[in-house]
Amino acid sequence: MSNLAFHHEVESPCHYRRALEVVSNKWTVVVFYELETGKKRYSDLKKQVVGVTQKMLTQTLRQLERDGLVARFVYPTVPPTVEYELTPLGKTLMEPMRALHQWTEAHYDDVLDARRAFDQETK
Amino acid sequence: MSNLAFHHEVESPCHYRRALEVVSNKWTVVVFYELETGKKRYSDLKKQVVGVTQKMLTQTLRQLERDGLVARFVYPTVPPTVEYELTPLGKTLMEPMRALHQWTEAHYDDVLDARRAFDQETK
DNA sequence: CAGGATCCCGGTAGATACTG
DNA sequence: CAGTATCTACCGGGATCCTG
Repeated sequence: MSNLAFHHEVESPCHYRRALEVVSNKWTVVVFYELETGKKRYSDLKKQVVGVTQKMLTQTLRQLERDGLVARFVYPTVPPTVEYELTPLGKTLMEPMRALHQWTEAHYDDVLDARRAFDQETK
Repeated sequence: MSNLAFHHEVESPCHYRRALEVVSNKWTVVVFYELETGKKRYSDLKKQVVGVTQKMLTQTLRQLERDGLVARFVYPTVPPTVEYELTPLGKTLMEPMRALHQWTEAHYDDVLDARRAFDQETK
């Protein structure tokens, strides 16, 4: 179980970071958005989330499950079928996530411009 | 300058993660919220942001500056005085950040409960 | 099919010491 | 005061191999 010892295992002293601790791992957001459209199988997630390894996908899903944001359904078939779905709690996170996403759509180019300008100056 | 090679140096293939790349470093959010109340000196930030080292504070501020979210003001005094302030672009990020923060206030206990329950089951 | 178990690398964060 | 420089430890993340 020591694989669950992610970097946010310990509760943050500053509550401003708590939401980010829930969400800020590399694959969490992508998986999260993938589940927004409904219940999905492990293999489908693996296909949709380009570049993710089995290890990281599993680890990410476990963490989301542990945090109560995602529910895991195992069906006793052969071969096994496992599906994942956002919980009601998980769905409440969609709104703030969308707010962040909209900010990105609106301002990410500004960030990129700022980076270029900064790198130009300090070169 | 190779210290600026943070993990989000390379543009993410998935735009859902971009906003988080801007914000999801360990100290970024804390510093950001600290600057919400106005322009502050380096030493004051150092005091307010409990646990941060000079290295990480400087690194975080540089990154925020590079992304155009924070402005840096150097005054030619002895000893030197440096102040940091949110830019207009930086201020536009406050709204989505606040949304995340409110989610935390409302639901973080649920997350903690879910974790306890999960750890209980899988023990 | 859906993972578990290992091995390994690179980078981030921390500690410490030094400086204009 | 506001950093820079260096060294080190740790761990996230990838690759690979194995399994009920």
